[in-house]
Amino acid sequence: MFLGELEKQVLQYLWSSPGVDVKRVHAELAKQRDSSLNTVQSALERLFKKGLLSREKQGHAYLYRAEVARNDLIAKLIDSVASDFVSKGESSLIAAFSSVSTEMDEAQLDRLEQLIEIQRQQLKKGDSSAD
Amino acid sequence: MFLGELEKQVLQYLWSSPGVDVKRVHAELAKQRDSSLNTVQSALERLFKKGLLSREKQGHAYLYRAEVARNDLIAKLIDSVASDFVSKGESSLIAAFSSVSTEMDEAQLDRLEQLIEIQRQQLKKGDSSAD
DNA sequence: GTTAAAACCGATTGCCTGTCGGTTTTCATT
DNA sequence: AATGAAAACCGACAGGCAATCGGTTTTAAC
Repeated sequence: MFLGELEKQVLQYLWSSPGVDVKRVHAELAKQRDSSLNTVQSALERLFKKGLLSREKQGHAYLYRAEVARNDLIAKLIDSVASDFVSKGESSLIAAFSSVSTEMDEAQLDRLEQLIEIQRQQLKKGDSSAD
Repeated sequence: MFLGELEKQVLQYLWSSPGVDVKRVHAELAKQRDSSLNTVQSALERLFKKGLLSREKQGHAYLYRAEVARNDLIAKLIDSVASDFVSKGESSLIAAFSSVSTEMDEAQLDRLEQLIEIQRQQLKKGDSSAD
């Protein structure tokens, strides 16, 4: 999977403002880039076709919203670039960590460990209560 | 940055066998794909131009080797694909972890925590010894 | 039904990978 | 130095995809 620059900006905006029409997106993006309304329209449509956006009609226009959460998309993207270099059975995230860890500071390591702890709790809960 | 299929295969092979010539690479890749020698040559050259390979002449031919470690490349790729979605100071990996954590089992969590520990040691070392 | 708004279609450009054939360069050997 | 083989290099082309936007069709509000 690969996303172009415009597509990324569109997604970024939709995460912050779900349920907006092309005009709004275009107006907002005007701060960052100089694309015609039609160009933005095309990007929206491409993303919609890719399944990354949903839309519903209201009056004349469609209201778009991101169908995928930011973190999920990041995870997907990481997987798509890392998986080719990761042998089966290995988690691409873990491989990725080996790669990126050197750029992480203590605060980030703390944060990650915290998340791991939360996940451990989840696992425990699942162990005892689930069927 | 984006790498094509052939380029990935070439890199993969060069990590396992550094310092080989086009002929060798071509012969090896013949197991996976059916490209002409020239095609492989082009891929090598493109990767070289991208700075991902180095080469030195020996006799007629160049011997190629990967200039970037696997993990470093993964890190780069992750960066290129996720950076736009991640604000400064945030780690794309941590964002991704939020999404993937639910699929990780205890062994993987252990492994990850272990890697975190290693990284903490690295940070400490850097703290005290660096200028 | 008219009309304005928005969606949709199609064409074009630019970039990149993969694909090779053919030419030039290089180098070892005589 | 001449020559011939080996390899590098050049140039061209196909295919895919994002970005671009003009122009036409559809839609819905009044």
